[in-house]
Amino acid sequence: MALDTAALHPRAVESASCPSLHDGDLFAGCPELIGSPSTFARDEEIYGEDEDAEFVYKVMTGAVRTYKILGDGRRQITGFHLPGDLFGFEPGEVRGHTAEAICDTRVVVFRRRQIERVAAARAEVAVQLWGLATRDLSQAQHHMLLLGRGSAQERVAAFLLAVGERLGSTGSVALPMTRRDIADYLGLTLETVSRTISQLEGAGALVRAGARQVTLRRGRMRRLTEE
Amino acid sequence: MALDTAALHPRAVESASCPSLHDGDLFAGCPELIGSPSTFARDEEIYGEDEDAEFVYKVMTGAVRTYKILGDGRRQITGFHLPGDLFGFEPGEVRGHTAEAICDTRVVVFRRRQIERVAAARAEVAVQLWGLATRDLSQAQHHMLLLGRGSAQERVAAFLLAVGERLGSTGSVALPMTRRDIADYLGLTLETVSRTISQLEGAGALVRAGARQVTLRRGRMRRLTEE
DNA sequence: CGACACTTTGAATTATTTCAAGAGTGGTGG
DNA sequence: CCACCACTCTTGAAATAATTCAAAGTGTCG
Repeated sequence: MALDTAALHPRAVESASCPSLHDGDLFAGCPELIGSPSTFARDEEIYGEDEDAEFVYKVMTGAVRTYKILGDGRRQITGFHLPGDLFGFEPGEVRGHTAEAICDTRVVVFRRRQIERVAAARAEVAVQLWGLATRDLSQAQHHMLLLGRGSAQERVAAFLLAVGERLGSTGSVALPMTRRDIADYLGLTLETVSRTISQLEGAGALVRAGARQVTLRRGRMRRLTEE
Repeated sequence: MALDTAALHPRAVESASCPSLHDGDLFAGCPELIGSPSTFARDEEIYGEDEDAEFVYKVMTGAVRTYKILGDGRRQITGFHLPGDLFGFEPGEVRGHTAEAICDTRVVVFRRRQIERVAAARAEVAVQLWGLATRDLSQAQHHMLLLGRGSAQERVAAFLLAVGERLGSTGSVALPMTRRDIADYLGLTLETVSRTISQLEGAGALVRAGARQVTLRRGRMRRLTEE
């Protein structure tokens, strides 16, 4: 389900992120769907573009990036996948993305065919998968707004708020990804991300404690994106 | 299902756009799902952000834009919907977008609850809806690549090729949308879109016959996006 | 402790935007 | 049928946000 960067508020109230079931529990009621645990080291590839799309993954611990690459090396990260998220669904038989572990990561692996078989047999499972895809789509559309119309500051602020929402039980967030990863997710350069974080710190919207550890002042941060 | 801007080639061969069933036929085998025809005039609103998401629509003729708006008026069009496309699915009960007819448009309207009821009862319908959402998501991710990493020229070229694919049986394409619509879809300004189209014409990648009528030289156009 | 990878900051460059005029185009009514 | 009006589109010149190139700083791990 990836990151919901719903922090750049479209006009009015944003739809509060789904209160109940997190992707994860989806296969709980399916004893016929058993995933095998697997681990990937930092920067290890989980699957590559153009490979056969045989598996679907659920993140248990760690973090995953999925991205597309252009011929000259430009990279667009289309999603960060954090604990609880499912990733690896494709419309065809072939991977449209590459997936890599951002840090040491534990996942559970499901056979795509198996999921499809269960979905074809049990409507309520298919409906849930539909809902999952629809939510992912909705987030993707929100990210389009950010990429197409957000300033660097809005993009970075929205990103930090979204990660904070997912990873920061307290105010403090440990970012698993590098500046380059963030940049490639937000359609910026790593220098711009770095500069923007410095500005945000200057504006009192966050405090850095080492590059990967930030404490958010959510109120001020939001105010910066809203005007 | 909207536009597939798969023209900015990620590394290798792009997945040839789904050969068989176009969204449309989805409800053909569902006599219990009857849609009512309806028409909308140019620029008429079909639904608005924050409204109750009661209906789903299928475009018969014309074209529709769905978009999000920021407080200060910046607009991001997340999809153009052309004949055959279904639009209006939402993850929650509330609209996250506004939808408007781009030109005089005929649609068929379905009750969302009715679709959900059928999906809950018939797994094969739910699976198809899942597939539809997954394809839309995949396209959205491709559009992210364009928005995050494409130059103005790449964005416009990819857009024109995609529209041409959908609307141009011949080489000639009649664009239903304005330069501003295109700009808001591609994350550019209308001036940049106009200038870029002029450049593309200068490079021999297209010929204009009035602003809304272009003839594509697909080969040259593609070559421009690939380097 | 030193090496390496990542991050920050600075200065110059550039793609795109912004602001500002014109030039087409299409529709309506005299 | 033509003229005019409104709207869209094109083009130009100046401004700007972000990028690129470059160097120094920070932290981490053997």
